Order: sequence, then C-alpha cells, then structure tokens
Amino acid sequence: MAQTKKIHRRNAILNAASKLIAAQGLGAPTAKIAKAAGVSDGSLFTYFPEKDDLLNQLYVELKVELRDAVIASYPRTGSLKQQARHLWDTLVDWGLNDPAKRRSMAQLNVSDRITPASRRAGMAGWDDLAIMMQKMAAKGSLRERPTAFSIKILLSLSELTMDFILEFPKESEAYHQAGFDAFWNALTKR
Amino acid sequence: MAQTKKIHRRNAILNAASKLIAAQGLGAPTAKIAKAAGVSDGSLFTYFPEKDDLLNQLYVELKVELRDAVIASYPRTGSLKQQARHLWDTLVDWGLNDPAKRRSMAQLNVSDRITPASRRAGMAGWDDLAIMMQKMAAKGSLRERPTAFSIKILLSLSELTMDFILEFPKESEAYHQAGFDAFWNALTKR
Amino acid sequence: MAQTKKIHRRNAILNAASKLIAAQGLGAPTAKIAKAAGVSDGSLFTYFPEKDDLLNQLYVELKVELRDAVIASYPRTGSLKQQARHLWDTLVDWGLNDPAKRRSMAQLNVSDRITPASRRAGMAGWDDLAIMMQKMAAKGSLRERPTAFSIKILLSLSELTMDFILEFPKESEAYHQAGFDAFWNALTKR
Amino acid sequence: MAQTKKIHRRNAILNAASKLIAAQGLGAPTAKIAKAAGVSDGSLFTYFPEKDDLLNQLYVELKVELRDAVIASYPRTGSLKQQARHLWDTLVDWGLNDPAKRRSMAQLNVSDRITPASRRAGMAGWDDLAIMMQKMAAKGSLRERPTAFSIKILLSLSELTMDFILEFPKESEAYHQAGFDAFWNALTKR
DNA sequence: AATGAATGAGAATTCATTCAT
DNA sequence: AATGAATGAATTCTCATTCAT
Repeated sequence: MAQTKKIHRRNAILNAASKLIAAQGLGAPTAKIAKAAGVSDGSLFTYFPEKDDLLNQLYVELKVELRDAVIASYPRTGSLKQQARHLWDTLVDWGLNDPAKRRSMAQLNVSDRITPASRRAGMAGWDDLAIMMQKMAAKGSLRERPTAFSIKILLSLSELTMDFILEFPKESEAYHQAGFDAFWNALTKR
Repeated sequence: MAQTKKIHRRNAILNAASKLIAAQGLGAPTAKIAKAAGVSDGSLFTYFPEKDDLLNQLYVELKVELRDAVIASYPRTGSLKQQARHLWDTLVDWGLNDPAKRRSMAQLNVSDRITPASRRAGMAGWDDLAIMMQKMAAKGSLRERPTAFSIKILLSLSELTMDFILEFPKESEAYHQAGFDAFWNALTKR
Repeated sequence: MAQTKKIHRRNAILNAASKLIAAQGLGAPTAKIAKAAGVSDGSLFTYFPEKDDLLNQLYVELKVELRDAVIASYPRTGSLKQQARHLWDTLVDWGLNDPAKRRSMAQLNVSDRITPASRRAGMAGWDDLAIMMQKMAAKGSLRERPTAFSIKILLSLSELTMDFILEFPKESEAYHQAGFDAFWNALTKR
Repeated sequence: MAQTKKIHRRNAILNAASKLIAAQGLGAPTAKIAKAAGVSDGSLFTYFPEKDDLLNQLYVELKVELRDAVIASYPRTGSLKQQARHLWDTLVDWGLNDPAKRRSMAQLNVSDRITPASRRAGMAGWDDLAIMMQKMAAKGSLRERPTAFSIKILLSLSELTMDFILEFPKESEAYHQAGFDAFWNALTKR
C-alpha cells in the first residue's frame, strides 16, 4: 500500500539527514538532504513541514533506535555485572557501527532547536533498563539520584569511549574494557 | 597603546561570539557578533579573516581559559582526594558561572569546523594536572589508559553534572557531590 | 444527478476562493482554496484548468451576482429618485452583507490577470438598468457620456461609501444617505 | 556625500517597484525589482528589510507625491470653482503622466499588506486642501460628513475618469470635463 | 586600521500543476 | 472523475565576505 512507500521515503530522508548532518553539521541544506534521499526538494517538506521538524524527529528517531537496540538484546540472565556488560557492548557497537548516526546525535544533543518535548520523547522507554540501573546503583554513591542521572553517565561514558576507540582503533579492546570499568565503578562503588 | 586596544577589541569579539553562539548555535551571524562586540561588520574580519578562524580561536580560548581556571587554583597540599575535589569544584563553578561559555563550548566540541590543530591546542597545557590524574588513576582500572582518557572523563562527567544542576537547582549540592563521587570512583576504583 | 453535484462543487470552490482572496489577496494558494471548498487539490484543476481561469470566472460570477441582486429588486414604480435610491440601497446592502465578496472583487478589479473578455462579460447585462441611468443623467452634465460612465460612478461611490460605513459603523445611516446624495447629484445636476 | 547616493538608490528601488507592480501586481519578485533598479538582490533588503516594508513605503511615497503635486500647484486666487478645477486638472494630469504609479497605487490601495499606520500616513498633509473642500461642501449635502469623505470622492472620481480617458483617448477632453462636473456636483449640490 | 554599504551565492519554503492510483 | 503525493521552479530573505571611503 501507499503507506509503505511513504514510510520508506520518510526513512530515506531521515537517513540522508543523519549522514549529512554528521558531515556538515545542522547547517546541512535541506536540498542536499532531499537529493541524497532521492526525493525532490519540495517533497521533503511534505514529510517535514519545517527543517526543525526534521531535526526533532531525527533526534527522537535516533534516541529510540539506540534505546531499542539496547533493550532488544537486554539479557535477563547472568550476574548483574554480566548484564551491564552486555548493555555496554550493545551500546558501543551500535555507535561504532553507524558513525553518522552517532555524530549527528552529538550535534542534535547540544542544539537548542530540539524542543523540550522531543527531549522528553527521547528519554522515554528506558523503563526496563531503569530497573537494572537501579540495582546497579543501589549500593553505590549515586543511590539517591534518579536513574536518569545514571543513564546519562552511561551515555556520556560510552560516547567518549567510542571517540577514543575511533582515534586509536588498535586499542579498541582496551578502551572498550576501560570505559566499561569506569562506568561500572562510577555506578556501583561507594 | 594601540596594541592594548586591539587586544581589547579582539576579546570583545570573542566574548560576543560566545554569547551569541550559546544562544543561536554556530549559525550566529558575524554581523550580530560584530554589533554585540561594538565593532563594525568589516572590522571583525581584520581580527578573524574567516568565520572559521573566529570559531577556532574561540574554541582554543575557551579551553585555555577553563584549563587556567583549573590550574590557577590547583592546590598542592591536602590529600589526593581533597585535591581532586578542589579541581572538580573549580570546574563546575566555572561552567555554572558562565553558562554562555559552557554552551558555546559544547557546540564547538561537536563541530567539524574545529580543525585538528585547534583540538590539539585545546588539549595542551594540562601537564600539571596530568600528574595528579596519573596518581589518581594509578591504582584504578584505567591505570593503563593515557591521562587524556581520564581528563575526558572528568570533563564529560562535570558537563552532565552541570546539566542536572541547572535542571534541578534545588538539589544542586547533591548532584555536585554525586557527580564527584562518580568521577572519583570511575578513576580510582578497580 | 451528477451534473448537480458538479455545479455544487464548482460553486464551493468559487465561494472558498472568494473568502480566501478577500483574506489573503490573489496570492491565496489553490491548495487552501481546495481544502476550504472540501475538494482535493487535484480536483480543483478539473474545474479550473489554471488558477487564472478560477480568478476570471470568479470575477465574472461576482459581477453577475451583484448585477442580478440589483436587477432582481429593481422597482418599476415610484419616482426616478425613489428607484435610484432603491438601487443604491440594494447595492450597498449586497456589499455590506458579504464583505468577502466585496473585498475579493476589489482585488480582482485591479488585477491584470483578468482578461479583457472577462471584463466585457462582467459589464454585460446592465441593459435594464441602463435605461434608468439614462433617464437620470438625461438632464445632468453627463448626458453625453455613455451609460457605462454613470454605472462606474455608481459603483465607485457605493464602494467608498461602504468603506466609510465599515470604518464608522455608528454613522452608517448618515454615510449611506450622503453617499447616495453625492451619487444623485453627480448624475442629475448640471 | 554618501547620503545622497543612498537616497538615490532608495528612489531607484521605489521607482522600479512601482513599474513592476503596475505590470505584474504585488507578486512582482524582489529580484526583478532589484535588477530593474540596478542594485543587487541583497541590497534591496538593506533598504527595505522585508518586502512589505517596500510595499508600505511605496504606498506612502505615492500618496505623498500625489498630494504634493496637488498642493504645489494649489491656486490661492480665482473663484472656488476655478480652484477646484485646477485641483482636478493637476490630479488627472499626474495620474495620466505616470500610469505605472497610478496602477501600482490602485493595487496597493486594495491590499491588506498595507498597514493602518501607512494608511494614516498616506492620509496626512491634506490640511491645506481640506479648507477648500470644506468650502466646497459647505452648502452641499455632504456638509456634515468629514472632509476625508469628500477627498475620497475626489480621488475615486478622478481614478475612474482616468480609466475612461485611457480607454477612449479621443474623448479625453470630454471625460475630463464630465468627471469634474460629476465631482463638483457631488460636493456642492444639495 | 575602521567603517558599513554592497554583493550574490545560497537557504528554507511555497505553490501551481501533474499524474499514478 | 477524484484523490493527494510528488515535483521543481520560483520566491523571499540571510549572511560571509569585499571594498571604496
């Protein structure tokens, strides 16, 4: 049905946007995005009436995708640390596999064109994970801070870990591990 | 003398840029920056031949300023933890005292308009500090990673701590403390 | 039957056009007009192949409607002045009752998108009235000008009278009367 | 001095606008206007930050120019009727001499892009004339309406007179006279 | 050096019109 | 016929950069 095609086009635009924003920042022209997505200049605006809409929906989409990747592989068995490690691996792999998405997310994260509503939407759905975070932090020094704080620490540390991995690919394994340790200790130690 | 005036104007431009970039992103027009700095449109370009020069120099300037604030008050006495805490306090205070600088730095951090050379320049001069970081990490799980990794963790965690403090000002103290604990544990624990 | 529906849709479009043109000028988008008329973007073009067709037909339609309103109530009895006054009343009432039509007509009147043919069509059918105008002007200083000149004076003066009535609604009656006097004197006096 | 050049450029833009609006309506592109004025696309916007500013200032300018033409030649001697006739002549001549200005004014008159403030500015400065209008209307049926009403009648009737003169140039004189008679009778008769 | 007007290459957005369904 | 998504040329406006004064 036509619905399928519409979704396909929408995704093509979001994908193209992600790539171009990664390469050129939020100033990436809608015309280039449209062309990269294989749609006409005008069509982009039937999907996203304003560029800010595109930016906001891309932001949410990326957040959701990341979250889903994490949740999907969330292991219910094993020690807490094993579970945490699995989570960490998924996160870092996702980011490393799609550098464009990661870079564009970084730009969007610090932009004031992302509305509070989008920020909220981007935060939603971590509930399952929150439980594990809670358990992890239960005895650590952050035990009285909200889970959102722990999640932000997770995301921040994984971000910077990826930066180092990309800069020193040969020591990928070492940074991957070190990053996890930092995260684990930050959350659980006291 | 004339030299003094020139430096003053240059600073005025950098200051204005910081404020406008904080408010509007890297797209902030040079014309607005010039006006806010009290110089003519054209004059800006005698100080910074291209906008990217302004951006890069602002980046380095902010990094240097932050580093100097940290170094200046760096305490040579007290326990390692006390020194670290002092460092943390200085950092967070600097960021909270000048939100414009912090926000503009966040934008510049993720921009591809900042050249590798500027990134390197921004990293320089932490040597004094590096020693303390080294000591802190000496027995932790990051002991084999370069100090730059620890420093990035410091900056990342302080960033996110400030975000939470700004969002929940009433719990300022608690987040300030929790952020530091996370940092301390990430670096020193094993 | 189908014919009825078609006419209904055509009228809906013309009506919507009138309202939107009144509000936004001739630049009113066909898409908005279509939506306001309850038809699809594409359908509008089966009724009016080009926007200029819509504009021209709207122009003629409005002229005809106005003329018919005037003619319909044209009184065959009473003094010439009474008849003229009736005519004046009808005209002003029509305009005041449907400000959208009046405003859109004003825009169309001065547009160069209205073809000479449409202008001619819009002028047609005033014959009945022309006789009265002739009689009115018979002894006035315009007696040697064509009736079209008198009719234009009638329309112009009624237009401006309506403008004042709308601006000063409390003196509606006074302007209505004054406008008529001006018209009557312009036509009949010498 | 530079001031002179600026005014010259501003006038060039207004002139070009007048011509293009006369020919194509208010939709005339700023780019065309700029080119016709011999300035760059961007320059137009240093003189008129938005197209609506250009439109509004053109409106006021035309009104002022017309008014000045009328006032400048306003005769202090002769009978009231002679004075009125002179006024009428000036008005009609102005309009016929510069059809572009007349046509663009007609478009602007009915546009809702002209702000109330501009309308007010366009109305100002007729005071000298108002005295004559007052005298003319003193014994006529409009004696209790504000002078603005009479002025509008003057403008409306001269407009339509010009339309007929342009359509039937051979009878120019006759229409010129007939128009004046209509005006005179409308104002002075009872 | 400083000024600020001028430039013109983009940039986002709009819209009449087409056309596959 | 009717629909409404797709198109891309056209439009308004922005902005880094230049340059005459």
